[in-house]
Amino acid sequence: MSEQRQEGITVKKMQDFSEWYTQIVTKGEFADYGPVQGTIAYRPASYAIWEKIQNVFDGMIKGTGHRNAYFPLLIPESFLAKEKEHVKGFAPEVFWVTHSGNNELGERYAVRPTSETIIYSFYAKWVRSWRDLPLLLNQWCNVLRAEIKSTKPFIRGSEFLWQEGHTVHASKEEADKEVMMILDFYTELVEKYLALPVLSGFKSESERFAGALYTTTIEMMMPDGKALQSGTSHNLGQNFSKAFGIRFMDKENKSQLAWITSWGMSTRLIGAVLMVHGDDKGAVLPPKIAPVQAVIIPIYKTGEEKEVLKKAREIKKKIESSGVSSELDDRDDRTPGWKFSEHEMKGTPIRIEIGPRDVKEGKAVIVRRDTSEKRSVPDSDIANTVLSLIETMQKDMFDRAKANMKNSITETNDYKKLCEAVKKGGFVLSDWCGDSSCEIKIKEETGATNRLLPFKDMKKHGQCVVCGKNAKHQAYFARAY
RNA sequence: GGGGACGUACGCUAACCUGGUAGACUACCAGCUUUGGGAGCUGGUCGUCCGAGUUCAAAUCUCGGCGUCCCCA
Repeated sequence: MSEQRQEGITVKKMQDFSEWYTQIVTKGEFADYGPVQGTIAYRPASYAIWEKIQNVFDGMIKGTGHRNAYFPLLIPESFLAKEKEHVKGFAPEVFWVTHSGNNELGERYAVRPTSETIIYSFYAKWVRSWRDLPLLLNQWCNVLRAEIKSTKPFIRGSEFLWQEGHTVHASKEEADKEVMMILDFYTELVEKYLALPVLSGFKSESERFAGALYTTTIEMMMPDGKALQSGTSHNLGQNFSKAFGIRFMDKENKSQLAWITSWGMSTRLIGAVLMVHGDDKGAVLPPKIAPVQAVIIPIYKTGEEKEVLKKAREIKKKIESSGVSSELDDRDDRTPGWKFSEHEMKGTPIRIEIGPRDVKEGKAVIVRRDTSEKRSVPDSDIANTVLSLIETMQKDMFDRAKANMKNSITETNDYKKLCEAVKKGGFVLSDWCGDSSCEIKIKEETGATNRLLPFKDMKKHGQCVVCGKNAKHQAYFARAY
């Protein structure tokens, strides 16, 4: 281990959230700023979380017949331009490759901001018959989007890591099912593993994916009152099939345009975990996705190290055999207090302290990161205690986050109250007529956008919060990242 | 889209106004010592974003460039 020494977190989460987040990210060694604006190094502490997320999600999609693949990074400009809405939506944030070596290219290449166009150019070749369907592929990759304003590590950057699934189906109904199934996977991943509660629903017309028939989304609430879009699943209809010529012969020997879905979630989720669960001492990682669930810190004076380390190794073996990932922090150039602080910044869920006292008494001190609750446990109970703490912490973290999200929601059909609530931060749940002019007015006057139209719509609507006409939907408004 | 702050060692910062030996803390390296909440002592290594101008002399003044961060919409 060769971590640099760092100072602790010097600001309080609720006093200067932005500075707090920067310190959490850099001092917890999750990321470091790159030389180009909006780029970061994903350091091992954050990349390991990403690998956990990948494992969980891969399990879900592979279990339902999807396979992973990889497509080219560079997209010819002419490909990107084939679907009109799509290119209009993405063109402003594309990085262009204009040279190969010293020679200017005849046609410039886009560095993928998303891969619909390049992938569907292949699909046009691969899909011929109804027997080729459904085609269910996913790729894990990086994408680049030119972000000039307000970048934040993990939350918004010029380059990020994500997965993008692209599936082809014979009918709209099948595509609809796929879209909803994936959104359910996202919800399960985020709520069960990351302990982050979400709202789910449809995007309004103005917020949906460029080129999609409709977009579904999961959204969450950050502690500074801003919403965070955390995963989207789109039914692209036949728009891209038309543009790229993805057709198949059906069972009646008729040529049909295919139905396509795409869906993605990104390393943004790491940012959400840090923001929502972190506290004044540093990050707090949900046990289910923490790369190291328990850290063992030996405490000894010169001459005592042998028996203390022996016991520490035994305990490490014991809890690992019950399925807990652990680390023995046996560096002898750091004091115990220093190690406590460091692991608190990094968010390790459970700390086990073992000193001469514990050796003598046949016990160990176990501390949970989220509440700082400390208990002295007999050796025979250590493994069980750690296991049950993992479950309890995971549940408690979700429950706390869920309560916070619920508290952040203001329900009103009064425009003035909507404005006040937006200013304060959080979601505002209102009835909405469905006209984009009312969305625009809210955005211009408050900065809030329409985050989603909830699946669990009440169906009995009152008057639109803006224009007073009969409402067609419920909608959650909020300022967003 | 609008506004603000800034660029000196890994990091944070002083010297800048009033041009003249780049200094502190932290980190890093070596040794001694210490260890139940970021310990101490001694010694050591590393720095003025880029370009032009003014000047005997530029971290400092002028101009240009590049880049970063924050806030608001």
